[in-house]
Amino acid sequence: MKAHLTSINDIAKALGVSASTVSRALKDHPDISEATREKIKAFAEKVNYRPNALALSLKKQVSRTIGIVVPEIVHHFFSSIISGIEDIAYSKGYRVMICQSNEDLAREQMNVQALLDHRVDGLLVCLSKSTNDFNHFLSVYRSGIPMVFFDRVCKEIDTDRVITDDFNGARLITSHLINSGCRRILHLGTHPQLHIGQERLQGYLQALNDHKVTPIPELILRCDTPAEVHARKDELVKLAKSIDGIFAVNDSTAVAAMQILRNEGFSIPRDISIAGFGDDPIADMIDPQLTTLEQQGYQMGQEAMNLLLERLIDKQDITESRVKIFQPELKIRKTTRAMAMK
Amino acid sequence: MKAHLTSINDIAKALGVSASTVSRALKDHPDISEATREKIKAFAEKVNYRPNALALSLKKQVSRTIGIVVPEIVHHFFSSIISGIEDIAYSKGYRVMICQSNEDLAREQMNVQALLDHRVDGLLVCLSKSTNDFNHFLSVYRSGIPMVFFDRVCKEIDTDRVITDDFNGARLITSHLINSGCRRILHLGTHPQLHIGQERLQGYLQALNDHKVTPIPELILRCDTPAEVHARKDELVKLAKSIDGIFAVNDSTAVAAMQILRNEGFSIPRDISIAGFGDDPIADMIDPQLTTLEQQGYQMGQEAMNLLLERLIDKQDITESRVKIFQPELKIRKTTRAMAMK
DNA sequence: GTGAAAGCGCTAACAT
DNA sequence: ATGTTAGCGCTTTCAC
Repeated sequence: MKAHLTSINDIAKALGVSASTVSRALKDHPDISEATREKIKAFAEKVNYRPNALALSLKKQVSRTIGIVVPEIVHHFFSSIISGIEDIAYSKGYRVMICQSNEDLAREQMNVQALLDHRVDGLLVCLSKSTNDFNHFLSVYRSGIPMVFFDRVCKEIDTDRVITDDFNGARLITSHLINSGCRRILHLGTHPQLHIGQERLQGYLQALNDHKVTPIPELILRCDTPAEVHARKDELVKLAKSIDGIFAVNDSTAVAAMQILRNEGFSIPRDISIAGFGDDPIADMIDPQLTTLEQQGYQMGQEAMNLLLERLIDKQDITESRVKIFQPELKIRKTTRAMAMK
Repeated sequence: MKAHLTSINDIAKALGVSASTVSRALKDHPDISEATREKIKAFAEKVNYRPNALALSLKKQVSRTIGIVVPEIVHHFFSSIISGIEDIAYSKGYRVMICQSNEDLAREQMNVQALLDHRVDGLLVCLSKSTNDFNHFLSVYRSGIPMVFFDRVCKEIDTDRVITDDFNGARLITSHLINSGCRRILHLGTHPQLHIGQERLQGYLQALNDHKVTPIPELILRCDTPAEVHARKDELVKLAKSIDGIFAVNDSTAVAAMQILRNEGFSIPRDISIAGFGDDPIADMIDPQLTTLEQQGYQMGQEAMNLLLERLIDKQDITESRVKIFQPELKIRKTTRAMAMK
């Protein structure tokens, strides 16, 4: 029993004028006489009139709504990005529709479709881990709807992107581990099709190379969530005896590994140094505090939205696609040893 | 240069039939001949036709979209609730629009308005901390749009609600503190206008009373974020000497307090026991692991969406408003001492 | 079995 | 200064 919300037609009938007069009066069109305008505005106010955004979008062919697709809202990094996006969006009169892919390709495809069905003006997306087919994005691209990827981007499509310098971050933090004395560093990495995973792995390898440390294939594992760490506990504990450092692809994985190792009697960082990626809030709440790389989630979100807005508002046909790279900042805390002199 | 997406009219023109025929064919209306139907469907498939959700909503006067207003997406409890909501919503063909109030009344009002403008079929809301005026919700209520409050509810309006038994949870965990030997328990509470804050405070007081422990007014502070804990560090440290337990209104506040106390040389739980509320993921990642109360966020979200759906779909005029109460479960971990015998 | 017409709420070009 | 008309994309009643 949803009550009928007052429409412009209702006002027109009630006041004995035409709908167009009401429409014009409400937006201060100069043609409308002072008297009529006041009368209409007063009435609209009284009945609490609000324009129907759906009708407006249909008419104008512009929804002033943008769609966001992220893997999972629960992660601090993603929710920070969303906040950054929203703050810019709101300030420009845009709304956002947020969808979670739950790291699942099928759901991601559904999300994109639903967003298109709702005629969003643009799309902001971060790929799911399992996305190995890009046709759903390709068709968005072909249809000419502006789209900006952030963090986990799609190299296969030439769009604007906002990313972290994953390679450099990984190289930086791995160097720090080496400089503080580590030589056998376990890397807990993510899915190989994920660009960021590749970059972080390459950065890790580059750092080893920089320091003439021989990489050890057995020390590169795919293991990127606390759940997986726990599932592979035995393997990890076995490896632990032969390693002196861990570089995990994200903080929660690093923390989970640390918990297990400490329970097994290893001292952090004395026996094993640990480093993460992302600077999740847990990183400085745990003891010892986690050495990691700070990612500017909020700012990345702002930047992504700004890139999209430039295509939406200025419409100046920007032909080249732009890439904004954020440098992650090394946060040396307590899970790694102080730098030894070189 | 957003490309024009194919409409039913486009298909009609291309195929030399009327729009109504296309519409009917696409939804398998029995009147349409096999041949025409196949022809239309094949063409629609080819041009990747998708119905315009905006036009549909306008026509049907139903958007199959529900609006969510939460304080901040970054908190695990809220994002879990959102996941619960979404999973149920999707399974029933509903979309969600998520808005953050950022604990700000003005933004909450704007959010509600924007959601109504978009003609959401229903609203799911958790109040901001600063909300002391309920007119925006009152007008939703009067307009007959179904609305369900969760967690931080609005007592002033008679709607469906999904809540945690905050009183009982607080009583339970405070009792646990007392049973394990605490007598001077500091309560770090939240804003007084927040119902959940009142309930948790009352539960705390009830437990003291149950155990004939005299409440001490100086040990009841309003301090509900890590930032505030740090801002009031000196006060906290000064109090620390005279207390033997802390019950914080949420886990992040409890953890922040623990960090400060440990840095000051207090041993947890030997000198001071600490308990939180909510069972945030950090609770079992920190060392010592935090004793707290588990809140069923995901299930609460599911329940809230189900209550809303009953009003949306079944439409059976449910007159009485329903209240679902979730019992929080005590998670005794390492920041409190083992129970002493009674 | 298919089409024409009206209407959801709104705007804008075109009357008057 | 105001009204009429058409149309955004879609559905549905009423014709034939």
